[in-house]
Amino acid sequence: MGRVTIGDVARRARVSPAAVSAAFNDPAQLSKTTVSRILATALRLGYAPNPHARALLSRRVGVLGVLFPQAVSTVFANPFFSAFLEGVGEITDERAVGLLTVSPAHGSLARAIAAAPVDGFVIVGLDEAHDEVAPLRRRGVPFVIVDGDSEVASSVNVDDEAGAYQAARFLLGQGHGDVLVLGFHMPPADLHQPRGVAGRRLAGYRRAFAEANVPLAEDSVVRTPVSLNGGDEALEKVLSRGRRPSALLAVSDIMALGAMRAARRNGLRVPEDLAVIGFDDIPLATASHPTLSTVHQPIREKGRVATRLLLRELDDSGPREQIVLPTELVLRETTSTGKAPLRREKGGSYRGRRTLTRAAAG
Amino acid sequence: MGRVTIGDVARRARVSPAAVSAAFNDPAQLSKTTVSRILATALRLGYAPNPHARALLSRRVGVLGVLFPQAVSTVFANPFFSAFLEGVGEITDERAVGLLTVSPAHGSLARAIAAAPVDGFVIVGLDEAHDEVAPLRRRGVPFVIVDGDSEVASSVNVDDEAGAYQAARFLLGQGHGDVLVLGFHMPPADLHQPRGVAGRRLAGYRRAFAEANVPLAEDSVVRTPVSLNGGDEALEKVLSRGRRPSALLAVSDIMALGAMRAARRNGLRVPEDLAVIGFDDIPLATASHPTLSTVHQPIREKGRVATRLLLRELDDSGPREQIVLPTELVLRETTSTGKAPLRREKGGSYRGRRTLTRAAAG
DNA sequence: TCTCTCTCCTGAACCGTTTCAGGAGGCCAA
DNA sequence: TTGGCCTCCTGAAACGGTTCAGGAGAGAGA
Repeated sequence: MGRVTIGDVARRARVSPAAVSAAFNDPAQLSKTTVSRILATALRLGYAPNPHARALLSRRVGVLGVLFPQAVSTVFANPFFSAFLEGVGEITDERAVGLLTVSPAHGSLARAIAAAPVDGFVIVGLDEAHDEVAPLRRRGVPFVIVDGDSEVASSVNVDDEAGAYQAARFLLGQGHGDVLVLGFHMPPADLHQPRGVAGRRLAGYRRAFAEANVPLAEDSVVRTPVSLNGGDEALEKVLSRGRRPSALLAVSDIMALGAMRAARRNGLRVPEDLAVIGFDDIPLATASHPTLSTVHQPIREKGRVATRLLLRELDDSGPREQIVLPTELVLRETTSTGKAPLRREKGGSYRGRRTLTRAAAG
Repeated sequence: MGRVTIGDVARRARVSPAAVSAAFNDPAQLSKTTVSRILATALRLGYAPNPHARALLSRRVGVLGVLFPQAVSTVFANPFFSAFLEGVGEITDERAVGLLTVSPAHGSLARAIAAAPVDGFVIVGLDEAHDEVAPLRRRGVPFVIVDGDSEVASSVNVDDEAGAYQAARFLLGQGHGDVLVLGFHMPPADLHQPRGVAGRRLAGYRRAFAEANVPLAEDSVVRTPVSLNGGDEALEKVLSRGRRPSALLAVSDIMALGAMRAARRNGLRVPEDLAVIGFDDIPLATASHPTLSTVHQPIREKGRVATRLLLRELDDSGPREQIVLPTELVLRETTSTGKAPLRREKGGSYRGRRTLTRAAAG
């Protein structure tokens, strides 16, 4: 026995399938008694409209896809993404739409994209021009780019360069000579690409070093996965080679926290022996001990803004926007040496959520 | 101009739609030249089969739903769920299926369930008999229960009671007289229900107190949301009333970490002034300082097992199972007073992943 | 009584695929 | 030349809803 369909309900309620459909979607066009008879019958039979059939005709499933270029398991291991999804979730909850995480299926992002039953995508960490993203435009699937470049599509970024610059400048201003930089581990092909989050953050650090006339040696930049263990192992390796940096810049908080674990294990006190500045300001940055100095970016806000832009595009209401949110250096305990007073420095330029930077024709 | 459909490709390649379908799904039944002509045409037009249409007929969409009784934004704020989803993601990645988080839509879980374009559900924190869950069985939608009771469906639980018991017993054995318990905040209706994770953990604590002949006063059990702030505020409030517990049992690590933040702010040293034991053993438990003693449960494994059980059910391969995974008290720095040696105690009984506890007919 | 209007409902087309029986044509053996 | 068997392809019927033009019947007004 198959699932109960609209036809079953119609038969039992002695009406046409069209009437059943109407009872659910536009009860006004039916008499009250008929509607209640139909609904009662539907309830009794346990009928629920088939989402696929409904989507086929209406071209709406009520699901938003969040696209990551990494495996799902990697995504959820990263508190940054959790916080981002938290922001996305605030809006999808509000609008009662579903949230589908889309990741490469057996290595193929294209396949995963094609198979995803969604109305549109929030794309994280890929540029609009990326090979997997471009086909979406041709197919007319709406999307919003987060942490990536875009010309036509709406996008949300933060001012990574400025934030990184502030962080490095602060440490150099404290007189640190040997600063270790923990960068994103990435495929060799992308290593020297200046664009993207990784490139922008490193560029910010480099600008500060250049300005301070401090050389940043190639072996002072260690690339490592974005995880506790990534940061832990990276610092462990450096220490095991006998090097004793006095400060550490990490392109992500979770790396920084991992490195602090390694520091502690090796008898280094933070911040006395090793000053640390992370990036992102994940919720944990205030829960760690010592609390983590970091470059704040509005992660949840980013998720909210991106999702609102996508929904707006789905509704054809409002223009596309390229938005850049601000970053801000937040000094906490991992940089307080007693000498330097706690302070906050504005990093990025806030062009504002409502600021239309470049609008594109639909 | 609408999206490009199978008909467009067929026309341009001078074949029938059926041939295009075959080219994608069963190329063997077509000649090589025809297949390559069709695929080339499809590529040129940017054709991708419509997931809804495909799902309608094949009754498979390639998406698994993970159902939470809480808002999406709440879910992602909780590292426990992140770790669980990490486990789920390992399997869905492997099998190239999508992952849809399903949460109450405008307060109605039933509506969210009905609208979700998925092949089956992993249901977290709800019993099989729950009003929103029961209809799924009638509709023939496969599901697996996690952290909830089930008679017929497959389920995955951990031995909460035993883990909680071990934790409380350890603290009482250390001679702590004033132990504060941080429990789950929940709707009043569920408050005294003995079942469910919350009930089982509290029951474990209570058993240890009873055994040690130490009374557990009603105002020693504070119910608070599962979050850093929840734990922080709960302890803050207790301290502000002038009470100075010497030990703290939290039903979740994230609460425990929040409480430690409050303790530090109030000048209490952990573990010297306040011993702390959490629950779950989230990844952060080893990254906090001091590192968190806690009741370990295999969170990722739980996600993996549940997902495998669901996929197995979708494939009609293998029986249903009710699985209980073990818990284990893990002592780290938040309980080490110097007097007590570090040690590990087995908590739950491991009935094993492959152990068939109760099998139910399909 | 006839016509008009309004309410309530139905029939049929359609959304974009997949599936499957079967047709067209070529080739080979008898 | 006929029959049979392949290979390669097509036509049409699903899948389970929604939509929309229009029909039936009741009531009102002339």
